Order: sequence, then structure tokens, then C-alpha cells
Amino acid sequence: MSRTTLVEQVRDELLHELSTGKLVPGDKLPNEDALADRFDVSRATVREAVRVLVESGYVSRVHGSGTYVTRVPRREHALDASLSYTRMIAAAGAEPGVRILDARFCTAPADIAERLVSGSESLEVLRVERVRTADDRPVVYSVDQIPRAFVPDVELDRIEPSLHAMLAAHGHTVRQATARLLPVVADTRLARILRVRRGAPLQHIDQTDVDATGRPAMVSAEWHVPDVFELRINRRA
Amino acid sequence: MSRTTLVEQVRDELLHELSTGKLVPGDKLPNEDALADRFDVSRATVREAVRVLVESGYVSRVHGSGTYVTRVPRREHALDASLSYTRMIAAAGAEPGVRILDARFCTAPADIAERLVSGSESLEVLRVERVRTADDRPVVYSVDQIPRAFVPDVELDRIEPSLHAMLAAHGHTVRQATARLLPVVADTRLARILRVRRGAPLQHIDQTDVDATGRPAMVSAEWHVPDVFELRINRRA
DNA sequence: GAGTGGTCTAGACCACCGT
DNA sequence: CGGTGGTCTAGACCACTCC
Repeated sequence: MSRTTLVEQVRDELLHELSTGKLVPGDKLPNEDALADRFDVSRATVREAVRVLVESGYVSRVHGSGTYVTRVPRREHALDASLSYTRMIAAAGAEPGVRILDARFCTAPADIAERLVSGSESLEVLRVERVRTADDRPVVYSVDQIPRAFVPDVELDRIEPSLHAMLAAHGHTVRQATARLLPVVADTRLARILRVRRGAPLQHIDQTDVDATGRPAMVSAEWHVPDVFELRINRRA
Repeated sequence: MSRTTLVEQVRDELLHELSTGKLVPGDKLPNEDALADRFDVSRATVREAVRVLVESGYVSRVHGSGTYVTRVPRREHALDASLSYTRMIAAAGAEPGVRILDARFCTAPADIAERLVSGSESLEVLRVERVRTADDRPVVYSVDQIPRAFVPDVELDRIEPSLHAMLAAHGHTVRQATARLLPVVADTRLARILRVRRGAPLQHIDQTDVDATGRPAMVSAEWHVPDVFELRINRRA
């Protein structure tokens, strides 16, 4: 019972050679048979290990030619690679904070209910309004809504700072989300909450989180102050 | 031999069942042995096909439990899944168009040069200013810069509508890009080009495209008019 | 404990790249 | 053409989930 898999061992060894400069951008990796020999594993195992590196953007395969080291390290905290703003703010070198403005149970508006359940029934949700801060500066204002049935025993005055952690504790780990991006300008209310000028550009993100079994678990509306921490995404052809 | 691989056949059949509603979010896929039986392929082939669906965000695997449908392939052209705006505009049901405002060779500004080459040398680039349209409405204004050495024989009055196609023809297929998202408000010039009001919110995207060997091949600055076609991204934990 | 996905092997042949 | 990555098989055993 190895605690680390063979794939992980091969991947880590290759990663080590990348980070110590033994392999540099432009270098060609040994071919897959050679790597299989060297690590004493099957070629399938090598391919799986290299696949992880390809997906991370460290190497690139060229059919018929070889596998090459690229100089594109993975952006660890791009929008498409992370769901945690807390971690993204921390990665940007700032002190993350969360302030809860309001938490209540209520009936979801029809459009929200439609996104959370298939039918158009009336739906009780936990609704949380928060402001995230970076070094005490407001950076994100968000309104999150979760079906009450997903978090039945939650007490309003004991809301966890991480709603994803709360959902996970109730068996609804969020693994992916679909987000709609929209630039907007701050109205009076948003300007006050986020401490920007009225008319200042804000990044609006309208998102639906989905749990591991594919059920919508949370709908979030967010307004981000640009430049405090950068929003990035990795794109693929 | 077969023009389509077994993996592709299995993937396409599963995708078909997703898009025709035979499988809907929350549904559990048959287990991998059953799928292998049904398609008369090995389990490894099924796993490879499902792996593609997992990466596309359509299904989610839960170890020891099953594979579940998480999303139906409605919006195939999310920002993180496509690099082609032409295709994204077409997918939104509009007629895509491109108008070249300006094309010239020039010396790249220091910050652009830095992103295209490691050293801080002076760099000759092909610089193209374009406006993309959807049903003749301006939707994206972009300034793209490509190292001249990457496209040595290009004639300025014969710029292809797709710069990615042009790069690919010169052996620099773009596989990956990193994009920075920034909401901005239209200044007088952008307002005129994109036919919006001054002060209207615009989505600014600042992007670096990378070729198969990891070399930066193009830097793009884009300004998108919101609401003409939606910008979406799929996010993963 | 039954059922599921996760890892792994040792082969085989094919498709593509460059010389 | 030789060398490379791409596809595929038929098994085996392990780790996890849920009843």
C-alpha cells in the first residue's frame, strides 16, 4: 500500500527536475519508453504523469516529435483554476477578510429559484450578503443563495466564513461552477459598500455552483473592485 | 484505418445523450464496466472518453460512488474553452464579421516586448487593429501584436481574417493563453469605435497567446461590448 | 459486503515527424 | 525510414462509498 501512487512519484520527480533547472524551457523530455524504463513503471503510468504536467502547462506534447518543456507555469489562482477568493487574495499577497452584512432565510426570487431547482416551485433559501476584504480594503461584495434544504441546521448567527466549507460539511462539495462575466458601473449603493466612486467600473460575476452529483448548490452574484487583485483565466484552444 | 478513434466514438455518443436530454444534470452514468460492455471497448477506452467529459465539465467522478452529470453542453463557447471569437459569435446565433482598421509593422512598446521575449531588446512586431462585428454591430475592438519574425512573409494588405490561422500556417499553433480581465468605462475613442455611450461599461481583456513550444506568439488587448454576446467561463475547484 | 472509480501492467499496432 | 507520441486491449488489484 504505497501512500503515494507511482504516477505521483514520476510526476514529482519530473517536477523536481523542472524546478531545479535540470530541465529548462525548450528542452526535450526523454521519450516515454525511456522514462518507463528509468522509473521502472509501465508506459501508461508515464503517460498519466506527463498528462498532469501537460495540463499544468509545464510541458507540451508534439505527436511524432517529442515532449517539450514550455515556459508557461500554471497560474495557480486563475478564475478557472480556483473557486476560493480567500486563497486568491492571499496569493496576491494581501490579508484576506470577510464581513457578513446580512444573513437570513427567505423565499428566492423566481429567477434564482429556477436556477436552483428544475421546477418553478417556491424555494426557501439561505441568503448571505458579504464583503470580502484584502488588507481591510473592500474587494468583493457578494450575495449568495443556497437552498435551505441543503443546509438545514445552520444558525444565522453562526454562519461560517466559507460557504463552500459549510456546503461540503453537509455533503455538497462544490467542484465546479459556471460564471457569467459582465462589466458594470457602480451605482450609489455599490459605491458606498465597496468604497469606490459612483460610475467606477466593477467586474460583475453571476455564478452557479454545482455539487459533485450535479445539483445546483449555490447561486452567487458578485461585484469585484478591479486592480485590488487581478482576475485571470487560462484559455485553451 | 478508422478516421475516428474509439475514444471519440464513445465520447460523442455520451455527448449526444447529454445534449438530447437523455442524460440530464444529476443523472448517474452507467458504471465503467457497463459502458465498456455496451460500446464493446476496453475499460481504459471508456475512462479516456469520460476523462474528456470530466475536463469539459460535463460530468464529475466520485470515487466509490459513480459518475454524475453536472452540466449540459449548452454554451460550448465559454471563454476558457475557445479562443475563437468568430465561432463564439456564430454560436450565439449572430453573423460574425471582422473589419481591419489598421495593420502595420512597428517597434513594440517596452511592456509588450517584455511579454513577447525574455530579454528587453527592441522588438519588431506586426500590429493589427480590428473590430469584430455580430450582425454588423461592433462587439470587440482589438489590438494584436505578433513578433515580426514569427510571420516574416506577411503582406500588410493581405492580412488573413484569423490571426491564429496565420500563426498556425507559420508553425506557431496557439494552444494556450493567459487572460487578464478588467472592467473599464468607454472613453471617447472607444465609444466612437464600438458605438456605445462614453462612460458605458466595457470588458477589457489583456491576453498573451502561447504556441506549442511555449513561446509567446501574440499579445492582444481587447475591449468587448457586454450583452451582445455573453462572456462565460467554467470554473473548477 | 457489494459496487464503484483509481491505479497499474505488458504488451500491440497506428499516425505523425523529421532525416 | 526510424523514432516519437496516440490509441487500445484484457486483464489485475486497490481505495472509496454506501447500505
